Amino acid sequence: MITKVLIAEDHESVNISLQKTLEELAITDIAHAYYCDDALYRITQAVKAERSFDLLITDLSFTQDDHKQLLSGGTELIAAAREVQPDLKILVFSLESRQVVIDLLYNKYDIDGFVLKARNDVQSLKEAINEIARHRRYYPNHIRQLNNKKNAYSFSEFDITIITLLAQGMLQKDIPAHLQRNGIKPSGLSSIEKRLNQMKDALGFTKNEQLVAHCKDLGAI
Amino acid sequence: MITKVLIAEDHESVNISLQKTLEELAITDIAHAYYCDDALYRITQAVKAERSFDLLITDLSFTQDDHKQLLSGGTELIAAAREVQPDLKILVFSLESRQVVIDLLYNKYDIDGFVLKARNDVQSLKEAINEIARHRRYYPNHIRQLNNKKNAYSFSEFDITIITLLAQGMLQKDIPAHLQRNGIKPSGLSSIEKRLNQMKDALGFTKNEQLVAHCKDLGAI
DNA sequence: TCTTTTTTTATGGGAAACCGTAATTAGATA
DNA sequence: TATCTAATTACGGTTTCCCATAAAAAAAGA
Repeated sequence: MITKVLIAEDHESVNISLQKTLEELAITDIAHAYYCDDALYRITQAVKAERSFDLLITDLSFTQDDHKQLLSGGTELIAAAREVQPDLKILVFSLESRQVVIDLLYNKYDIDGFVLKARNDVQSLKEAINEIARHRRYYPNHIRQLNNKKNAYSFSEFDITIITLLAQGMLQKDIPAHLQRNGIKPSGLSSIEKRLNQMKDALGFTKNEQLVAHCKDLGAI
Repeated sequence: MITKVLIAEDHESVNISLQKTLEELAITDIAHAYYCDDALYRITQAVKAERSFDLLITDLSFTQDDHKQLLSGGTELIAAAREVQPDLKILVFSLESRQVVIDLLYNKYDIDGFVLKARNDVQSLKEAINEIARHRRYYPNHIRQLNNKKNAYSFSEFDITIITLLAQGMLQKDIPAHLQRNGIKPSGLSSIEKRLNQMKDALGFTKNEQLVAHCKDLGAI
């Protein structure tokens, strides 16, 4: 049963609809946060007071303004919230439509549901919340159809690390040292080369620049 | 005085808040459109019936789905609406934050107001509607401050061509031949290297991968 | 424990990219 | 046309990347 909900969403306009939607589901114990840091603070305080939230509904992207934030966005908020309260249900409500990004949320951050901001989003929200209340995950089918993955190569975290470093300007030959410093293995130069070759092979690419461009398109980096 | 308003917005969640906001301004004659074509149809019908709208509040980007549309988005809707009813007031409510795009709306399409979907958007909406009701334009100052371009390097067409080719996997050494085939000059390998170095220098980069990533972020390629 | 298999790392030769400099070409001017 | 200037191209040395192969280490199996 879901009775106490925290909404983390910077758009006032969306925030209002979320509140209304929850009320239509007879959920009245609602807190709002317009900043990620504030959201985390409320979660922490609620846990301390032993009045923790049942559900967090959060956006992914938050506009930056004068208020400097420790948490840069919804993804970081989710990770931090999971630390504080592992059993917190999390529903992401976002414009993000890229398959990889959404899958990462489910697989790495173990979210309970995702609703795309779109035409029927309010209806989807209600369905999602009802599913989550029954301790079931909500994964809308239409999201699967969004990205008909033709070149579906599934990047590992290691892959993304390498490509990110390249995209940041690190020389290939300097990557092994960096990986060792961060305790990532394998870290040998040959392993990096091998991985890069496998990725390029799978995608029919020949150059690292293509990998960077492709990952940017996917939103993987 | 604004009494009759059409909302063109595909997100149900936003639509609801807009309705609520209008009601708080004592505007109750509200119509909704979830598609651009439908919005234009309603405007046209209202004009014919001599019960035209006072104000159109519209988003810019509309998600495509099965319903094929003639109008591809808010900008086209605005242009078409102006044809049908030149005196219609138009308020754009969008996530678009690029200065050039917003200015184009004011200058070319002569919109009456623009409100960015953001933290205080509901408050801004009310201000905007009040201003427009007094036949004044609403141009929020903070939009001017949005794009403090720090790394504003202005890419030439030649720059973009080179980076695009790299991002497509062409070897640097093969680019001269390609440029010659397409009648682009300069085409010498040294000229390409020089250009790449200038770009990297200006942006503080060291590798081509960074250029590709940066241009992807900008949407330049 | 000892093999077998797999993964990771090391090495060296060749290709591409990088970088400074020199030669060439194109354009402008008198 | 001759001269000057600026832009483009060519060239050579060095670094980095690429790729095949071998060595070493780790994991799995008997």
